[in-house]
Amino acid sequence: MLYRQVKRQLIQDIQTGMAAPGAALPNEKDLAQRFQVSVGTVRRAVDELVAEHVLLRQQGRGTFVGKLDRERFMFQFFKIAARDGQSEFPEVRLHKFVKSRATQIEAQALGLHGSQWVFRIENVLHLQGQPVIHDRIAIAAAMFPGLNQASFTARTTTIYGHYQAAFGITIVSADERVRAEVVSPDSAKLLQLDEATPVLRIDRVAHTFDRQPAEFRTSVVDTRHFDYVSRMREMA
Amino acid sequence: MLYRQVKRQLIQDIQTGMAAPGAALPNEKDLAQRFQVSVGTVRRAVDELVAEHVLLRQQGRGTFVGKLDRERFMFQFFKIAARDGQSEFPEVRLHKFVKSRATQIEAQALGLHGSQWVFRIENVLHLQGQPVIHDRIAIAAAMFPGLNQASFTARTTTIYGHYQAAFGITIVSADERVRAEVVSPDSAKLLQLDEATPVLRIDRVAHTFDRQPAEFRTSVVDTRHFDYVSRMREMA
DNA sequence: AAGTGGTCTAGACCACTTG
DNA sequence: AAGTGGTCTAGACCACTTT
Repeated sequence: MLYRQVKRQLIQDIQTGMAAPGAALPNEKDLAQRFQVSVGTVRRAVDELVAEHVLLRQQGRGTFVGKLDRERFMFQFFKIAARDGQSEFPEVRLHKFVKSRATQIEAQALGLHGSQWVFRIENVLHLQGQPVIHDRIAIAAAMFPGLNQASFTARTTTIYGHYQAAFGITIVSADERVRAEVVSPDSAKLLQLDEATPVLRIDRVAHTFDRQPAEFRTSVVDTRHFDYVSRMREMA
Repeated sequence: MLYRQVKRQLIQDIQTGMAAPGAALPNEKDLAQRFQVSVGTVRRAVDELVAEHVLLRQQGRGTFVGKLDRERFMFQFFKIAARDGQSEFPEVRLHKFVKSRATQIEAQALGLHGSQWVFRIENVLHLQGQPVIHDRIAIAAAMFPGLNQASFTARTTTIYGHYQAAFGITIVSADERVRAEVVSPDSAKLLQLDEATPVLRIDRVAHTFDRQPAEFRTSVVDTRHFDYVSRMREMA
């Protein structure tokens, strides 16, 4: 399991900022020498990180640390698509930004002990000019020190890209639970829906490396014109 | 891309029945000799098929053709779990079995030209003793020659296991589109729901090798006590 | 031309299962 | 003890990108 140790090391390089998002890694021969293993072993470690979209290889150019930009967010974490299959980057409008105590549900989802402080952020996402998704995000304040509404709003990338660029937290996976509900009054207002409309509700826990929970998000989706799409391939 | 050709060959062995579900493959050295490649190349081909759950490796024992039994169906294709996370194999009750002309939607989903014959099967799935899921399945009659209600009902495995054992069709992946709807009258009756209840509707196209569509299924789920769970990991 | 990743080979040695 | 898959090595050669 030598390659596992190499993988660990590479992850650590990313977490400590030694390898920044977008930057190139040393070439495989150099990495092999640094870790005192063969190139094949380095390749195996990198193979897995590429499969997880943490690293990105380009033949002839090099290997790069993956950035959580729009492209990657869209195909890895954004699963809402128009009925005809068209997928479009949503326009995000901030609706609320507060710091408060975690509810029991949030604390459990985020793996917090007791009632820690959390940032609670609400967004309305527009697709094709219409409000379609109402997001409620909760993240542990201790994990994102110094986050505030101004810097959050001023970000030039995705929310996950901001976690990564500003706090060194890379989201690599997420678990979701989906169900149908009658829309709540506040979501109905934001999504301009009638009271009794059925909506999709998605509870997502997003993780950084080692399955550590980093964000808890509940999304309410108006699925009159959009679907939640899921591809079942390998399911590792 | 030598290993791709090896992979193709192995898939063909499964499709032609030369390698039957549950049976052992020749060992890697023999396969390498048969294909005139190195063991490493065989391993790479097998690696991918193992990741796709088509093959199953057991150290010290051998490599086996994957069977679509309950265990595999549950963790790869059955995504409905109780609110508390418990996952349970559903009790399946046949509700309807007919042969008729494909609708336009079915024909498109199954990649049929014109209005071919399809088997249309409806099931009600029970969890914890309660009816929770109403499935409507459509499969091309030409792809499942000789299928009839008696043999379908008499199967001793999962539906996908039956496709595999009786017709040599292995389901390897599926695409799903999920949305919230008001329950239809017929589903409401089968699931014992009130008229205006919101339910989850899942449209699934299941594929065999090479992304060839083999089954189109619409599931209506009562999500008062159960969720649709999705894990976002690698997303190849 | 030089440097990068991509594929394939050949073989050593280890871990596990079976008889 | 024999046979299987699992890991690691060392190196050849190819495909692609950059200078």
